[in-house]
Amino acid sequence: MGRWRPDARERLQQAAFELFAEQGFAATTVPEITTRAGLTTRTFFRHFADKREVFFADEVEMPKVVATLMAEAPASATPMALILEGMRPLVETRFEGRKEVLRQRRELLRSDDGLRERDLRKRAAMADAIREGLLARGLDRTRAALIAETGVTLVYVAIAEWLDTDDDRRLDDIIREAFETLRSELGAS
Amino acid sequence: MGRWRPDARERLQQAAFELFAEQGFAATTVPEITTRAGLTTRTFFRHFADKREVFFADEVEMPKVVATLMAEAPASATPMALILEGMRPLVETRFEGRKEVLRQRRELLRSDDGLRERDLRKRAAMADAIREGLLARGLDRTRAALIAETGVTLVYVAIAEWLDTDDDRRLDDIIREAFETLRSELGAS
DNA sequence: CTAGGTGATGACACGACATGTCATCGCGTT
DNA sequence: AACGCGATGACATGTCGTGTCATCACCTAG
Repeated sequence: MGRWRPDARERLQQAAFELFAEQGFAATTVPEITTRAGLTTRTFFRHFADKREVFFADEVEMPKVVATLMAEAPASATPMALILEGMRPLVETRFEGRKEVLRQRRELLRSDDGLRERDLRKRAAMADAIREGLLARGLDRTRAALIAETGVTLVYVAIAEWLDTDDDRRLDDIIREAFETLRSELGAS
Repeated sequence: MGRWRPDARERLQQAAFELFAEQGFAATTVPEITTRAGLTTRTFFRHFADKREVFFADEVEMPKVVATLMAEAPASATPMALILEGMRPLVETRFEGRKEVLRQRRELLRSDDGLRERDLRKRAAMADAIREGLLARGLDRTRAALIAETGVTLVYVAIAEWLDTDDDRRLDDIIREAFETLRSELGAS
């Protein structure tokens, strides 16, 4: 058994998700994960800051991706349009067509307070990345924060709606519907 | 030394904040807190679910307060107005005039990832309470979620702005300014 | 071809967090 | 005075997360 088998991180992630699915997040211990992956506990914590992080391993680069897309995008009509445009590729590649997988993921998320909490942090990280992007475009602090948070809210609320319903509306359309709903609700003039 | 001295929870909270101020959140252990309060470690966890919770002990009932205020309020012009109206007493009693204390609190919050994460959960709990209130008023799921989240965002962004600046604008006014900013920002499309 | 150098992993120890369980005590009720 | 209830103490335990040093594979220089 070769020490040094490659892809330690991926093996850990794989083993973790198998165990989470089999017995839940809380009931799965880190030693269980590392045993299945053929590694040691210490190595797990070299690849993931804590047990929760492995759950979000696939999504770590999402904030950077959005930030890059926003930075490269041409000047949009409005900051909010810029955000929604920057989100579109992510929505397309990571959400659309994966509804069932994402529903399973949400079930796991709902089963554990710690995971829910970490999910909020990931959401905040996304908002931060967007806020930085808006600051770089010259928006003032408060405006940038406001729009970034609102943009992320739109996407998350839309995702919830999308996962809750069984029709085949596209997530992208639901996001835009949410935008229109909020607009009219605020009485934007 | 009487077992049974009253106010165990308050003593724990007091001791905890003293120690957090003296040596930071992470460097403070639960046994340290309980020793100073004249109690045992086990008792700490009977009063607070975990070490982070004691930090937010003063704010646990805030979501319920807002929910009650919203439930008792007469029908407002708009749901968002209802939220901001429901927030006003809280803003008045827990924020206005306490800027320095709240700045200190924010410093502690910034010093620890775990605390920041828990703060996000408290924020989410507030949004949930508001969302329930809106649902009870007959709004549909998505609309209620959208407006509740946006309302909480307005308040939090405004608080940040308020704490960042040294002028003597009232927080309530900053919240309304933020509302107008968002309104115009979404409307301009 | 061999001697380092580098980087990832193993092995071990350890402190803190969090929880289960049962005993103990203060206090009010009857 | 006996009893019950609720809060606390005392003890044990499991998991998490980190510090530290040794070990091994691979690469590169000479």
